[in-house]
Amino acid sequence: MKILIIEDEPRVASFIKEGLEEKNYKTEVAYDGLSGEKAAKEPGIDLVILDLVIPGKNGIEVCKSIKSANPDLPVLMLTALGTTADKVTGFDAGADDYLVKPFDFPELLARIKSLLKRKTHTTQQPESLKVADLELDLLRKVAIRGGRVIELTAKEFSLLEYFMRNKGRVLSRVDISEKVWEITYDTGTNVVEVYVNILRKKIDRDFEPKLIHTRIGMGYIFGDQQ
Amino acid sequence: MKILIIEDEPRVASFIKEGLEEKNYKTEVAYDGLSGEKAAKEPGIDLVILDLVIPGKNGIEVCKSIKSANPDLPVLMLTALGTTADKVTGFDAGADDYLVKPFDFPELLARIKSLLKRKTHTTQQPESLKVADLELDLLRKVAIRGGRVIELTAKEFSLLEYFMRNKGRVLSRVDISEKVWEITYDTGTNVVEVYVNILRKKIDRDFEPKLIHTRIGMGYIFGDQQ
DNA sequence: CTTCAATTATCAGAATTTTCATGGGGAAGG
DNA sequence: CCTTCCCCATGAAAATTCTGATAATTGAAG
Repeated sequence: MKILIIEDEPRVASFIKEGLEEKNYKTEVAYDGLSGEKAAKEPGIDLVILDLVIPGKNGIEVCKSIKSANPDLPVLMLTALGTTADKVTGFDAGADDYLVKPFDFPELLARIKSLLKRKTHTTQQPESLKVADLELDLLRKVAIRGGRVIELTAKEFSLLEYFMRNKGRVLSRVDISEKVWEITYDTGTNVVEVYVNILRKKIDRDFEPKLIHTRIGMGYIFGDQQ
Repeated sequence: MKILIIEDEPRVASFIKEGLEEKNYKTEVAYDGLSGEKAAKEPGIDLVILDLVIPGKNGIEVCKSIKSANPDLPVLMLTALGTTADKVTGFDAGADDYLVKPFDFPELLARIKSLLKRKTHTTQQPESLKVADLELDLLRKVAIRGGRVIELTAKEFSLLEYFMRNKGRVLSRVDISEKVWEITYDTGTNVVEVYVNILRKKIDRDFEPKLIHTRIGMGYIFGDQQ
């Protein structure tokens, strides 16, 4: 779990940073609004701790920007201003929680845990995806099945990830080519079939149960049932 | 949106209740732990405001019980105890947020909005159609009746979906062939009859009540009555 | 109550569509 | 220059969809 801290006061920033790293969270620090906003849009960030008063760009603005780009990324607002009006403004900007300085570190930690728990519980963005006995390592970009590591090319990985994130529902060729190839599907190509075929050889050929199923006239469905 | 308030102090309870109702939330109040726990398990509750100190059963216990029965139901803890230790305990019990008395109503409202927004954002409605004991899973593209999964081809699915979306009204062959086959009905074909026949074998043959009914000279009507 | 025409149900293949599997050419990157 | 990856093209195989013929049912008239 990686947490981005957007805070201009070095003492506060390092206080949080060290406390979190002691609890085995990865951290990243940004000292102003613009660089923080940019950092928040990088992949791999699981939560943002955002000070309301920072140089460069207002914390409220940064929060709105983060939330419009990625609504599922939890933002915990942090500020010395403790009046109700400020809190309401913070929530309206999309913040998921609000903490007033000075605060005790255990409370910060508890609120972070709550936000992350909710996140993994609802929008599950783990480091790997699992379906039946197949695991897709999102960091190493490889698949693992039956104890064997299966290397994947970029397109193969992308297709398998799309399948696994949408297990249990029929995906049409149009869906697949739009999401994985970002093309408008025209009947003149059969890339989807070719790559499904390649994936089958890699992850289904030597294993049971089969995970990629054809639904003729509809598309494909991924999963261990049926 | 309906909010359950578990709070023993009548003044606080009615203060929250009236404030929320002014904002067009429906409310329900329970004055002790046991009745609150029971009320939280009724369907229709979207959020619980839970006082930590209540008679009958400890707030922490009630919270754990609610969360084990329905992890997606947001719980906002409310208490006069403002120490960090208490907050951590509350979060550990599964509370999604924590507010210390005395509080300003706008802040409570802001926190409630935040929790509800998250809920509606994540809990997506399952896409399926139901008529009598027949269910059509629009994601998996299969029918389910009497606990049995019934596989369908593309045309069969399309026809059944059209029937189910228009249950209780007579559909002529012209309607059906235009919507399902996207052809202008000419009397030289009997595809509709053929496919109705196939569907009947799959979803009606082994079950009661019958759902596909012929209206001679008019077309077909779908539903459990007549 | 029977007969008859119109309508609907059923069935077996034929026709069509859809999918699988494979080889090869071109582009990208070391 | 060589390897890897991506996509197109092709034909075979499989499944679905449709046709056309025949059987069954319905409703009305005799």
